Amino acid sequence: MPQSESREMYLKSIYELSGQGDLVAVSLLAKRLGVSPVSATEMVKRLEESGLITHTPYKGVALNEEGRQRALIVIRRQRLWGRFLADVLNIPWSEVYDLSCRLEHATDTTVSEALSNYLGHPTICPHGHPIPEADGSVAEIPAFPLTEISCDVEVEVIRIDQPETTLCRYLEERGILPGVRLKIVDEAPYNGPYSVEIEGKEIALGREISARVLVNPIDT
Amino acid sequence: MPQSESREMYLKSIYELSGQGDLVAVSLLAKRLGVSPVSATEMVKRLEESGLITHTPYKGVALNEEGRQRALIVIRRQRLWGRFLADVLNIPWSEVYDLSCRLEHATDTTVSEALSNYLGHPTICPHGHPIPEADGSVAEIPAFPLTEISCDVEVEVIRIDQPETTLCRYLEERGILPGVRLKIVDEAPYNGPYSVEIEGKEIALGREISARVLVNPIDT
DNA sequence: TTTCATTATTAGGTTGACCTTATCATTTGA
DNA sequence: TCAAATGATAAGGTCAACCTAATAATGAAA
Repeated sequence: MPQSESREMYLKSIYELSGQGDLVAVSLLAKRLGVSPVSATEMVKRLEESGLITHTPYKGVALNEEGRQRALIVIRRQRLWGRFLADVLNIPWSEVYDLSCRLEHATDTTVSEALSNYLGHPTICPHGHPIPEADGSVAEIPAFPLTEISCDVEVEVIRIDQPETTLCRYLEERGILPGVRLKIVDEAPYNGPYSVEIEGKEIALGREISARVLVNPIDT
Repeated sequence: MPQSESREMYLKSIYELSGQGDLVAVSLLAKRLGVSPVSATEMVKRLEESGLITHTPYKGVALNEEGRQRALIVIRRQRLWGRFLADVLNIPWSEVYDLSCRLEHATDTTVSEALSNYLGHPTICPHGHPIPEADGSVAEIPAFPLTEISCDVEVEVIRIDQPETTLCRYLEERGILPGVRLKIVDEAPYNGPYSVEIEGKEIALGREISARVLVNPIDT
């Protein structure tokens, strides 16, 4: 059964939004995909009819096993392309995600497996996300949104959530990439920005952005 | 103006079918794309409204300058991907065309130029077709269908016309690839197959297939 | 020149993926 | 507990790209 590009995007988004298997609100899905809630509901119905997801009204949707496998295949392809674009074609880090998102739908198993092989079977994408294995297993790396970290705790950037170009251009300019170390030194009141110390410099970082920077405290 | 995948396929097909600028019959276009003549006519109308082609009723369609440029961009992308799949990922020669045809529509200039650069700006694709330059120029290599060659003339295979997987699998098995030398040794009557001598072996090759093997006599 | 095959056009239909507007159902929090 | 916010459903519409069936126009060849 070939998935349309649209269906693939829904499956991928549900996976990405569901964290450790929570239900995903249809409205959230709609927002992520930039469609109206009604459209998302329609598609949810279709995907449910195809046996890929389950929809619990007023609660949300969840992938079932088949849907999860399909989502992981799409994600694997995107992240492999991400590595290729970044490492082989030297395309700027901030643009990789959006570009790989287009390629993922035009790729079949022959190509993605040859690509993985060529790249030496990488395990994480340029934005710090694990690349699912061909057999559908994933090693999720635990990490916390920067918003959940206290002042003066030194952390390492693990990954960027939903690393689309606009966000990444901003982060790239400020040197916030996976592997980098930083520390919140001050927290403005009324949901104001954080002051973050990175590579000796101090920068301001808004809450919304900080929530998409996933980090882990450094154990010394 | 972003072209849909479908529009890109029409432009590409018109280019490929028009040889040295002949008009392309809408019915031929429909056959190539596997759609009904009515559907092809509809799309032709739309493309004409967009100012990409001109349609002379009862004669055929032709790309205008803008349409030609767009077609060449698509073809460039496909052939670059073709080289990548064949040379870098080592995907079987016969499968390259169909796979690259999917990737071509998911590629923007950033990626295609980085790819060309990475590949060292190749000038021909794995099936022997020239890769149009980024500026829209093409060096068409003259060649003749094998059907137009007389018996006992030694020729070199230059390229395969419309090298989709089914055809290429057949040719690959028989060693008929660009660069290979062969000779028609016998021609069965009533449009029967040719007997072709290749690498010491003799094989039978039907007319329809032979018409898609483009060759040049070897001048000794 | 007339007939026949090809080509074009018209009408009407389908499907997927969207949309808005409106109404109905449920959950949640004040 | 009850009203407001959120979520679901229904009705009706758009658009691109396809389809079939039927009819009209043209060109090529006998």
